[in-house]
Amino acid sequence: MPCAAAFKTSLMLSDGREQVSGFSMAGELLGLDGLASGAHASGAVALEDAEVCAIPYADLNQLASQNAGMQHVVSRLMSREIVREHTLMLLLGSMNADERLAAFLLNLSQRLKARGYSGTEFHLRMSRAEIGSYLGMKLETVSRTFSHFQDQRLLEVDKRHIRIVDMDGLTRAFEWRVH
Amino acid sequence: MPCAAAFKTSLMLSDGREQVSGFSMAGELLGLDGLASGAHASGAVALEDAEVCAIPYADLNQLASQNAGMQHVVSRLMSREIVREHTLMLLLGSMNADERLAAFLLNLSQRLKARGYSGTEFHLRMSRAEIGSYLGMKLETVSRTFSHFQDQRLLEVDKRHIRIVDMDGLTRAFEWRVH
DNA sequence: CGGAAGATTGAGCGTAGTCAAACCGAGTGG
DNA sequence: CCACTCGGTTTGACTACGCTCAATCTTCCG
Repeated sequence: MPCAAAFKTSLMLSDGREQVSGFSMAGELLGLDGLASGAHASGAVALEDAEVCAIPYADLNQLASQNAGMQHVVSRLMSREIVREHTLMLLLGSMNADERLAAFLLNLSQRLKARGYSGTEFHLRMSRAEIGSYLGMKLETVSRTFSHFQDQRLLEVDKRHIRIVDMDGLTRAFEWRVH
Repeated sequence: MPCAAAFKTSLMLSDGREQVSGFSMAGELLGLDGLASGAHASGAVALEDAEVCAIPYADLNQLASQNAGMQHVVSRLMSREIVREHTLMLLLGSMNADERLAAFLLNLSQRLKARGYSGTEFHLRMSRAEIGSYLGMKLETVSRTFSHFQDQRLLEVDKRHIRIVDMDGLTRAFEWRVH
């Protein structure tokens, strides 16, 4: 099955619980948060077999100092990461369960489409619990919301296999839009 | 009155609602998110009279490309912003109302103390609604939670004037879930 | 086969949201 | 000076959304 390599990045709490802070796909950069302190505040776990390309910070730094264009690229990537997290904050701060899951699926759909995969039919690489942690809700609520969308003929769901049958309806489920 | 200049940064939604994404104090840098797209995804509003020092992006870019140290400083600041937002995500994703407000007050206390102000008695420069937006709860809930803390002899609250009378108790309220 | 892990569904409950009323302080104008 | 408005805050009553606990089912695998 064709699939974009997937990682989850998460923040660990001292009692062992984790908060998933993002899911990344092929071509996306991880670990930018480590530049601040030298140590990474978050951890990344592959959700399936994946190829990774590690870039030591020292090398990156070296590269950037020699090349103004490269330095610009790094800035943009980090800045984009900040914007991405703003979206998640909006999601966690002011949306209900339906809107959260709709936003999650539409975002996933867009990113898959941009990479040449189907934007309407795909396989989730993460569990209900991980989705829930990411969206700030419990796994049972995630499951219920999937069923809810299925009842409304917005999706067809079979475990982790998802087919979006009414993209417009799903989009309407979260009509909020950042200016 | 001695006070650290305060800004709020927020994301606007098309229906007029806003999500506050942060409160900044003197010496903190704003607008890093603008580097990605050229346009800023968020807006900043002064909560009181303040002095600002604007740095055109072009200048910053110029400065960084000539000076490796400067470029490093910018990277670190942006990276720290990402870490800061991770904390907020944890807060929005996995804490209840009491824990959220406790975390907010303790954070504020620490930052004020670090700047030479009292860490136990201070004046809030933002409304209940703004605090609520930041913490992902309604203004009534913010107000109720303040009253709740007062009943527990953790705080003394008079409108926007706050005195922390039991710092340990407040810390415990915050770390209860996080351990 | 039996056990483990993930997903679904139901029942009941509790936290925080909604709606509404009252209060308070500051500013304005008759 | 007092009446009035206006924005912000507090509090109450009720509601509802999502959490908790629990049972069932499927899939996978030793």
